[in-house]
Amino acid sequence: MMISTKGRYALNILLDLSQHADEGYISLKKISQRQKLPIKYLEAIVSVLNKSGMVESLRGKEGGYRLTKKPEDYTIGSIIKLAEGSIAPVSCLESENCAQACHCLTLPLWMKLEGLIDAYLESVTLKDLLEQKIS
Amino acid sequence: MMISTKGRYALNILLDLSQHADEGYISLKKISQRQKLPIKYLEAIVSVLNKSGMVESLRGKEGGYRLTKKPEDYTIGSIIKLAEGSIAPVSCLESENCAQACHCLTLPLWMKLEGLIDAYLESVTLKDLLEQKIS
DNA sequence: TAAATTCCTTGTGATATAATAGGAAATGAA
DNA sequence: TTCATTTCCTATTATATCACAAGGAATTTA
Repeated sequence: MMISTKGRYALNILLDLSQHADEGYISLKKISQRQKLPIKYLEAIVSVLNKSGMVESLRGKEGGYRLTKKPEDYTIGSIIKLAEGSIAPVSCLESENCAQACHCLTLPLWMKLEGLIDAYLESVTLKDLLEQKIS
Repeated sequence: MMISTKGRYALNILLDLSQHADEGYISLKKISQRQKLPIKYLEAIVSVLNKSGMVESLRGKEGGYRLTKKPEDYTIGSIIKLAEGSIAPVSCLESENCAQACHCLTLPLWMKLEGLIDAYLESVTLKDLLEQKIS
């Protein structure tokens, strides 16, 4: 599995915030209820989105989160990469460089596969999902 | 990670068998040494390849494994799907059907992504890898 | 002041990954 | 026939990741 609940829930959070963008700050409690996802887990996920500037937060009563950009300015690729850390389909494409990399028959395959996945996910935005504009 | 060592090692085994197809049955010991992979782990992986008919085996001295088809008749997709069980990039695409599937904004995205990955991996064969014909 | 909320650190059970261990059965060569 | 070699089969284990849960501090508005 390349995309776990971290990436999927991050997407759910941002889609929920998009759909309620006119209601000011939205609390995790509301998102948790609407999306039927555990609030304590969402806390950990939204923390990453917040630190990267994808959302902004307000503490205290009437607090919550809201988008910092328009839905069309969030690519699915950027969201997944942030929440998951990477979209590499195989571990040899990540940080630690494989010892046999220079004479590996399969490395070009994995690189092309990752490029394909990246290109597709970068071509789709939150707005496309909201408008159901997938194929 | 969508593709673990199971799929990668399965590919390594079949590539090694392809490169030594003229030497009769090849033992796991030799593959293990050449590819620098743990023999006991390779045993488990080749067992699946054997049961599905991708390779055939001979026990005893001078025994080992060999391909049942020509390298161009093995798609990378078929190998990975067999060794990994699936190439689904998200769990909601596998067996258990998601409860919210019917009104999920992201399902079409995952389906298209899986289709993309599948189409690419099915378009490449062992022969392509051996001849370094990637992009 | 009180309620609601984010923010922060830590723990935890389940599952998957990546093997290892030990031996039974089969096979060809000496 | 015997023996070394190899596949085949059933466990067991160690480590990491996933998917949360617990508890409380800090902040903000009503």
